[in-house]
Amino acid sequence: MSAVDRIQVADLQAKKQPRQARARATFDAIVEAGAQLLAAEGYAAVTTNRVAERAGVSIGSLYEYFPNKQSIIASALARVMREITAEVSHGLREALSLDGQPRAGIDSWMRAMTAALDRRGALLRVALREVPFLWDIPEVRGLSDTLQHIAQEGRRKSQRVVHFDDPEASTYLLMTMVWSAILQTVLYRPAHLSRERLTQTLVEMVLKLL
Amino acid sequence: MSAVDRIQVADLQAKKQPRQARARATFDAIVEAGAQLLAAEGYAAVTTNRVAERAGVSIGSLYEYFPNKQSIIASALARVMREITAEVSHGLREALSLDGQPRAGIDSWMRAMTAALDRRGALLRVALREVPFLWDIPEVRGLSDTLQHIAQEGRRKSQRVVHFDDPEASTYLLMTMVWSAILQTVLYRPAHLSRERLTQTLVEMVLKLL
DNA sequence: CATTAACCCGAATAAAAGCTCGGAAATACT
DNA sequence: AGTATTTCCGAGCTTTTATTCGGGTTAATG
Repeated sequence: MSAVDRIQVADLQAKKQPRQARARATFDAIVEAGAQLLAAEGYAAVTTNRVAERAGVSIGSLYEYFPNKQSIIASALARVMREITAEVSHGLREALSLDGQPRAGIDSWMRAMTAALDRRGALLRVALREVPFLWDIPEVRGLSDTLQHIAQEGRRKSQRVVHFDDPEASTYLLMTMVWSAILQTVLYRPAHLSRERLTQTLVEMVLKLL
Repeated sequence: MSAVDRIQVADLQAKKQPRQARARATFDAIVEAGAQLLAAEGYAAVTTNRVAERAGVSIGSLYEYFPNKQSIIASALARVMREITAEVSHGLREALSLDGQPRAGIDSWMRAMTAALDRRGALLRVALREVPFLWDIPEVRGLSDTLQHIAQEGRRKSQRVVHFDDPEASTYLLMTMVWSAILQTVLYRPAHLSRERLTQTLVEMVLKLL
């Protein structure tokens, strides 16, 4: 680990873009290997040599494209965050298309979020628990911001949403609570309660707050 | 870091109990130094030599009481969790004593939780984001379980709490959501919204769900 | 075909950090 | 006081791991 404490955002970016097709493959293989190792064995298990090995690439090639170990992990996580952002946004659009039926809309969106997170459970668990520079990755901050923007925009557009003293604060809290609850249940699997039950109940609760 | 991946719970416990008073002081100084370093500089900054140095103790003495680095951090975090558990439980008892007034009770308890977490914000931030074996620490699991027990017990005792299809699931979710929301706002400090506003709004939302 | 540029390789380097061990010093016990 | 036990010490061993670098290989270019 060492004195890798204060990390600059610049250090988290890839060093060089591949120009040829085979280089592109090398680059992708490295990112993919990093993601797999991280998800399967945790942050401490991600060493540059193991990443290179699993990617079927030499350690030298790895450093051709990435300035350091962190940038590999950051690239992998950035990719995942872009995917999740896309899926969640798409899920919202689909939910909004069910305009007349609030219950169906909420239900649809909750399930989209749950699915997006669940599909990447192992990786997210490690990322959230162990990666020290997680919140220095622009795409990670971006996802949080996106969620809040979506929520606040939804509030402004729809008159019927959230009638509390402070609309902005309550919208912030509602989004935070829903997102956290989903994350929590996806990552920590409560023993006695089925996920389906939890999803249904969550929908009920959200409806009651709107 | 090395191959410290699969950690046994036994490895997280102190090796030996101090018998003399000066030894007790040494032990405590080590735990305290670990906590301070962790909170101030993050997990990667906690090296055994630095802990010993900050504790004013030699590295040899450190290994007299702790079998490895993780056990120092685990001891520090276990202590904090016990403190938080105590404060939150105490806060609940105080809230319950305000029996007739649900709003005052909820408000009081929310504030107790917020205060308990806020006071240890820096340490908790690092613990939750960076400590790989956090959830292997019995006291950490204990806090989660305690919260759920408190919530479920409260539901059973009080008839007026949570009327949804599935009482157990909704109670689980409510507790999870509230705790997450407080943790989130304490750790991530949303820019535009004051903490006071958020607390008030959270109380309103909880009341609406009960 | 010649030349340049991009890409790939992996042994070796160097630094960091966890932990050991032999023995000295302080404290308790009788 | 004399002995046993507990505590403390810190230089150094060992292992791990990120990163470099000199040189070879493949692909683009003219």
